[in-house]
Amino acid sequence: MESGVRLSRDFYTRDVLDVAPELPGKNLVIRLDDGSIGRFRVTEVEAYRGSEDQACHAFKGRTARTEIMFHEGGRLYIYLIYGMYWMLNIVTGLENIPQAVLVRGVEDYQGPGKLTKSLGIDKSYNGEDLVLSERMWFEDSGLVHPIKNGPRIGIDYASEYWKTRPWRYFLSP
DNA sequence: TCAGTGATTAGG
DNA sequence: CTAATCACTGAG
Repeated sequence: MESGVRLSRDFYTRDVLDVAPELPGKNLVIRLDDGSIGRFRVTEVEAYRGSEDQACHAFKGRTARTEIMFHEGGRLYIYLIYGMYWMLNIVTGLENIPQAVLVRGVEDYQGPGKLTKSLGIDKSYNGEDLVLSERMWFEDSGLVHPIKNGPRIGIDYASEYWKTRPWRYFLSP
């Protein structure tokens, strides 16, 4: 896969609803265990928006786990779910406004738990700065990809309103 | 359909 | 300290 231009701070510090729809089609770039650089086209993401969004972890306030979401955009938020799967999230927005984008799939690895397991992404990436990191970042491929959107997955605990926000964005097949 | 698996969190 | 919860996955 061809390389592109690394996304800068300005890309991430916008509102999550502006950032998330632009992520499908961008490349996730990561230094793999064998030292090689892997490039994977992002295929599916979800937006989690601030302290009002019942489905957002920061809904319950600032805790040790959600602290990074309150940071300025461009960092990674990594957490373990069901004791087995690391979830890869990109913090967006301005400082003190907790937002993040869950990366649910990249080309070749569909599913938020499967992609982190396949690429070796774990807790050590929590807080990683995507603007400065030498082992992981995102880049603009220069290509334009049509996307579609729909409701988020796995948030049955939220009210009907928040459950139905169409904040999942994916490449149009 | 349903169990696995352990960090995180609120509550006593 | 305890116990409930969980932005998931794969086996049956």
